[in-house]
Amino acid sequence: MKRHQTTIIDIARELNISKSTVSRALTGHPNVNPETRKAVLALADRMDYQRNMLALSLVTSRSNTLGIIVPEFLTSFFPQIVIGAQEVASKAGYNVIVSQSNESYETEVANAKVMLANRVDGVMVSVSKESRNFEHFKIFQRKGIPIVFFNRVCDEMQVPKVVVDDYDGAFRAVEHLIGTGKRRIAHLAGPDSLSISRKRLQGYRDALLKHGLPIREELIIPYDLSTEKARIYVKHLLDLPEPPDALFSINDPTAIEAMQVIKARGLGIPQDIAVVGFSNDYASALIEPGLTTVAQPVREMGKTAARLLLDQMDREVSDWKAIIRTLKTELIIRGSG
Amino acid sequence: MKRHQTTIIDIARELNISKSTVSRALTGHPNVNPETRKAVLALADRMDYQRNMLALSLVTSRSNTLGIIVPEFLTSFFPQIVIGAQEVASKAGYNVIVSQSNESYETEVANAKVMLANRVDGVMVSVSKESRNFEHFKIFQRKGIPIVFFNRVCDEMQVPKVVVDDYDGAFRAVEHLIGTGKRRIAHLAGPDSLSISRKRLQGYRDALLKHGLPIREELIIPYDLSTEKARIYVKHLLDLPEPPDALFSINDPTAIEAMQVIKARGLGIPQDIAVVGFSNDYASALIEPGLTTVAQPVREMGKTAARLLLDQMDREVSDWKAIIRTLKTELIIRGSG
DNA sequence: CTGTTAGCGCTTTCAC
DNA sequence: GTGAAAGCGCTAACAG
Repeated sequence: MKRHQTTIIDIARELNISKSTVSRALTGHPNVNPETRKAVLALADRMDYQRNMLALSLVTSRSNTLGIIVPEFLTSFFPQIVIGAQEVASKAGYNVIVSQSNESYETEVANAKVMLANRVDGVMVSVSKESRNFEHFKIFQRKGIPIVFFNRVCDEMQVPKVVVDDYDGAFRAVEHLIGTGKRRIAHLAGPDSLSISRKRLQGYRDALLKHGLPIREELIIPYDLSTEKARIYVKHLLDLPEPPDALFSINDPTAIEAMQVIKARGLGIPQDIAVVGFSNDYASALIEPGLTTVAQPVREMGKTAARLLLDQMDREVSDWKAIIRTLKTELIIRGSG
Repeated sequence: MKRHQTTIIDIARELNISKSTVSRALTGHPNVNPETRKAVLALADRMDYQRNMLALSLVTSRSNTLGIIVPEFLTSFFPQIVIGAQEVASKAGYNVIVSQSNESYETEVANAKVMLANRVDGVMVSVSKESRNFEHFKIFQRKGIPIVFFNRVCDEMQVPKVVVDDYDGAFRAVEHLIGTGKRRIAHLAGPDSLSISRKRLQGYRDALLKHGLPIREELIIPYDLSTEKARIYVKHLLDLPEPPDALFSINDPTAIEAMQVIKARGLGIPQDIAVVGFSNDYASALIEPGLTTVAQPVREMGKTAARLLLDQMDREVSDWKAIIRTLKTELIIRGSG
């Protein structure tokens, strides 16, 4: 079958008028005879007419589409970001196209190309844990397509960013642990390539420092954010001659994984080992004991990033400000620490 | 700034050749002088050239894009569907555009229009819990654009569908509860508009029937899938003069919610009340006790739906088969029932 | 092997 | 108030 979609030409022919008039009627142009407009609208509806955005984009050279590039889709974090961003975007008349890189640098590069090829009007991204080269994102900058980073940002690019106060969140989390009497606090840290890793680590260090506790390098374990590795390192920590009495994890999934390991060993949480996470994932309130964690305003972050993007879009490139919006975290104290 | 993206014309001009030649070189057409091709490719790279898919789509009248319409993005279910679908799609050279309706019929209609306007080559959908009218999806059928439903399907449309064996899953779940000695088994059911609700309910009924247990209508509670309502109804069940000794929930989030309520009452799970869910969400293995649940092959479902879509795409409309692919579920027995 | 031409569906001057 | 014509970036015959 010929998959012919109805076009303004079909409508024009049917009504014996020109396609320009149809176009004007459809887009709400003032100079159209009300009669004509009514007829056009009615027929368009009857023929299931849908304006071809691809053609529109071609002539206006704007696609009315925002791109979102995220590293994964397994935790509730990024889907929630998408919800927030979509809300803002659609209110402004924009569509959203999402792609996830599965934490793979290769895929991330491919995704960026797809966004470019589809002529998104702007793109918001959180980088994969593998990414150390950011050429594929600099292309956007060169082309004058607004880009904003959120959560996992790219330090070397001077563009708007949305983050939470990772340093402060970590600092307060660790300070809280110290306040409950913990002294040997371990930290499962993220890969050094991610700035969130570095900032949370710094918060951890400074909290210990402030309270006169020694920083024991053997208790600081950077890993690749995979739950398998997390499991291994937690076991390693427990096997230490002097095991930690608390564990601050860079994220909730790992903290939860750690709790499983600790419970399996028959150790008590938080008496033997307290556990604190970061993000306040959906599952964190459900497990036993509840996970103490640093909550991030996730949906708000998605909204903010989208707004920042829309802001940049109407500006001259030269006006772009490398604004950094820092959202506040909140320490949620539950049973685990 | 003029946001001029480099086009094949720019390249052609620079190289003093025609744009057709550039086009051919870029797309790998055989009839191109190797020298010329090399020059084109090199320059294209240097100029950050990205083929304009919008223009391409316009001429080929295919966008190489699949649409996915889902009702929500809060549980891990739909994001995982997206992961699966994206994997299949991108292997076949297709992009994916996702939109979530937030369980709102209005938004779902709007999303369908967007897909249409963006000329997706096919669309896979799971309907919102509010949807009773499916005109917005029938448009796809009329236009000859492949559509496949998954999970929450539309019964009145003769198109391919991917589901799990809801009836069987529910049946076995309830039979399992009966096997553990439970006799007053309540069912938190979904809205009657969704076929998954009806099928799971039927599985529940038939299991009771088979084992000679009475079907007590007061223990069957259809609700709107919101956790707030779930909470209210669970309390109501517990307050019954003869409360149930087991609860089979249409999904995991509700089952988990129910467990919270039950625990808060100081009742034992599963001794006083056993709980069984449906889906095997991420959190279900983490809570205490672990939730017994009917696992669905989620990612597989996403892949299957995408494959079905690609299949239909090369066919004549008349060839479409209203295939129903039924994937198998697996009862995962944990501590809750 | 390469250039020319037409056209995908739409908006937008520019006339009338 | 309406039509004719140009053009967005690209591919696909059709000639050479």
